[in-house]
Amino acid sequence: MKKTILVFGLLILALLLLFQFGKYTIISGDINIEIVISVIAVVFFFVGIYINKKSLNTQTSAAVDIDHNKIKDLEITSREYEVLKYISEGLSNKEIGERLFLSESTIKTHVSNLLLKLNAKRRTQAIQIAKNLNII
Amino acid sequence: MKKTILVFGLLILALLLLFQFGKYTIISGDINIEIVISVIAVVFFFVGIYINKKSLNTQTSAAVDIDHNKIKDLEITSREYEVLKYISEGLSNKEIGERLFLSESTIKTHVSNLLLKLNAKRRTQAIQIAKNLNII
DNA sequence: AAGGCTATGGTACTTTAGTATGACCCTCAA
DNA sequence: TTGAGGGTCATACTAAAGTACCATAGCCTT
Repeated sequence: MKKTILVFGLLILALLLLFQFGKYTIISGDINIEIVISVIAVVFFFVGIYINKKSLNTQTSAAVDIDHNKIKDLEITSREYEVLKYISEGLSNKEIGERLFLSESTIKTHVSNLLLKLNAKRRTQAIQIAKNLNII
Repeated sequence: MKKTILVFGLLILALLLLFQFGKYTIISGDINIEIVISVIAVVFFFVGIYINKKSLNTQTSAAVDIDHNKIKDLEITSREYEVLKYISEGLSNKEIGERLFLSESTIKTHVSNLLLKLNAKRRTQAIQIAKNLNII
């Protein structure tokens, strides 16, 4: 945010300088008008590119955000969702249990429920389905 | 491609018109120089945004393209790669075998080799690693 | 307070996945 | 032609994954 304000401040400054420079050179007749206009055009062309790139970057980085409504629709509980995340990271049931301080049995129960809710036969298929639904 | 040429043609035309317009108005003294410069600045600002958006769009749509060099580096063969794709779609070894008209044993061999080459312990982990490497 | 839901786990079982090893065939380059 | 690499397949095994069923406990809600 602070950066944006700084950039805009500098921009306005540059614009004012250009005005003054434009007036001066034209009145004194040192440089012809085409060059001044060209410089301004090029500068603002790149300013446009820069501004646009910044706004698009922040947009694309958070582009595929999670569809929380879909998670609720599927009646996936928070515990199950945690397990789903770990599955998509390639962990085994035992490893997930260790990370959540739960027994492997409990993870198996959660996984079984997840597969039912996601209508998947295997955990690999669950990953694929979950990604298509934008819930992971 | 044709569109790009058209756009650039129109741009050059617009630029020339601006030059003429700029010279005329300044000589005749109808409009002051600030307004001319402002118009040019604004126009090229938006031209910059437009051009940038176009180039970024074509880039982001094909953004995550497959890193074929990485596949070669890892010495993943074409058959193994086919299997990898099916794994990421959530198929079982038996199902992959059916799709490729191979026995389950062969798929198991390919999967084992894949896990070694991708340095994964499980097929789910292989999916995760492969996605991070941009090879699927 | 009773019933429903979630979370937790255990046992017992079946099914997949994965490893190890060996074998055969084919192709292509040295 | 010989050897390396890729592809195919089998057997035998261990390890995960997944299913089914049951049980307990802690919640909210009615």
